[in-house]
Amino acid sequence: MPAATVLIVDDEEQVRSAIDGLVRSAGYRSALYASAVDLLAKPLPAGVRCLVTDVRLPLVSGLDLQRELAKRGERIPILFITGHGDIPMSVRAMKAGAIDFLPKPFRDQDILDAIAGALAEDMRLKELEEELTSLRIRFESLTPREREVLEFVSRGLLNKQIAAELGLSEITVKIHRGSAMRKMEARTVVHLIRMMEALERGALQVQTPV
Amino acid sequence: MPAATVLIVDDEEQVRSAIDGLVRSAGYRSALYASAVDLLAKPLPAGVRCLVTDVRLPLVSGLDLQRELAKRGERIPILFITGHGDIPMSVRAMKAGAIDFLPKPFRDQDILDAIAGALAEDMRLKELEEELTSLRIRFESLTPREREVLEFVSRGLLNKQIAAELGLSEITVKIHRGSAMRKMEARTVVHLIRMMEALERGALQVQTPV
DNA sequence: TATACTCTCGTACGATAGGATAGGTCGCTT
DNA sequence: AAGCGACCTATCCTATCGTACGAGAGTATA
Repeated sequence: MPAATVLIVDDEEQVRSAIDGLVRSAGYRSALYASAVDLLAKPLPAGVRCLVTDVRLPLVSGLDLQRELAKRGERIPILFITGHGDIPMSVRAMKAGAIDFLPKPFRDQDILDAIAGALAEDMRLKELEEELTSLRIRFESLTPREREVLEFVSRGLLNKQIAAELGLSEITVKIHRGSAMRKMEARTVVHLIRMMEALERGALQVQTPV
Repeated sequence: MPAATVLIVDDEEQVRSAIDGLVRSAGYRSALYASAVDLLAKPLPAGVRCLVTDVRLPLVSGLDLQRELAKRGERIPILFITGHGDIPMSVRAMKAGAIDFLPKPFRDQDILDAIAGALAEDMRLKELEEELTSLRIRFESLTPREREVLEFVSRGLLNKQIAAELGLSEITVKIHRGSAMRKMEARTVVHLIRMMEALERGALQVQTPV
């Protein structure tokens, strides 16, 4: 497993290299960006990661960056730092899901603690996402009919009822249900229900951009 | 349904009455407290409600109050206002689940919007809580054995397996299972699973005090 | 054209679920 | 002592589930 990566966005070279040194000394890898645009230009590094950014940046602010990443579906824990921030700014960032918001000057340990927390959070969510992705892949492999049948199954309908609902014979429903269970690798109905709930919840748990 | 109540905590009489007037003009009921201790001394008003408090209070601060309410299991949306707050303070409050954090001076509309949001949130959570309470009451009405059996059922075990697990005959398991389903008012296994999941999740979704 | 996939339906069989009915033990309360 | 609730077990019966085996029809693709 590669080391965790800390993405650092700041328009001041001094700040970047200072945090860079701090982060490297803590054993993390780092990726430096002079602006939000730079960061958005290319795909983010893979693996466990978090983002440290100044709120006040030229052109595209840290908050704009947060919103843009959310819009792109890039889930990444964000840690804001700022020299001239105010309370409404911090509240807005936190509401949008920021991990922390540190006003300068801060102690080295403060930001390292926050980074450690952010990375731990990212790892936790990554595990959940992997689970969910695995589920989604399996769900995608279902035929439309199989998906339809599963929807009814997860609502607690009997095969007979599903058959009536879809205008099919009960046997056909059983067939679809059986092959769907195999494709989803669900041993029992209970297992299946949990999967379906995870799929539904996962789709809704997207971070709301503010 | 009685009107929503806004609890107002501030040590300055002027501030209290100002917000009180604002809140009343918006059609809400209000409850005024000169200190956090005052509020904690008696049970909170029932119904839909939210709390507006200054962060900086003598003896027990707004953040202390937030923590104390969480510790007591009193879930209530909190809206902080402050004249001399700083960013770390606001971040801490938001991390602990505050709805908003408004620095003075603020426009009347700002706080009214925040209050409306807080009350809407409280109403939403109250509905979920009612559902959960209803579930809990039914679950409490189960005998220990019935609860045990349901635990296994919700893990996807067959009656036969549950019987082996508990050292019972399969028939006995069926009996317990049946009466448990009746008491829980679950028509199908799927319905039951959803209930059990809600119970487990509900117990874990407590707001983490910071 | 041939192959593959999907959807459909049937019969048959074994396993499971769930209820009705009937019986018994144990411990606590009235 | 009697009653009650929790707990345990059994047999009988029915509905449902799950699968195996068999088979036809439509559609897309190589």
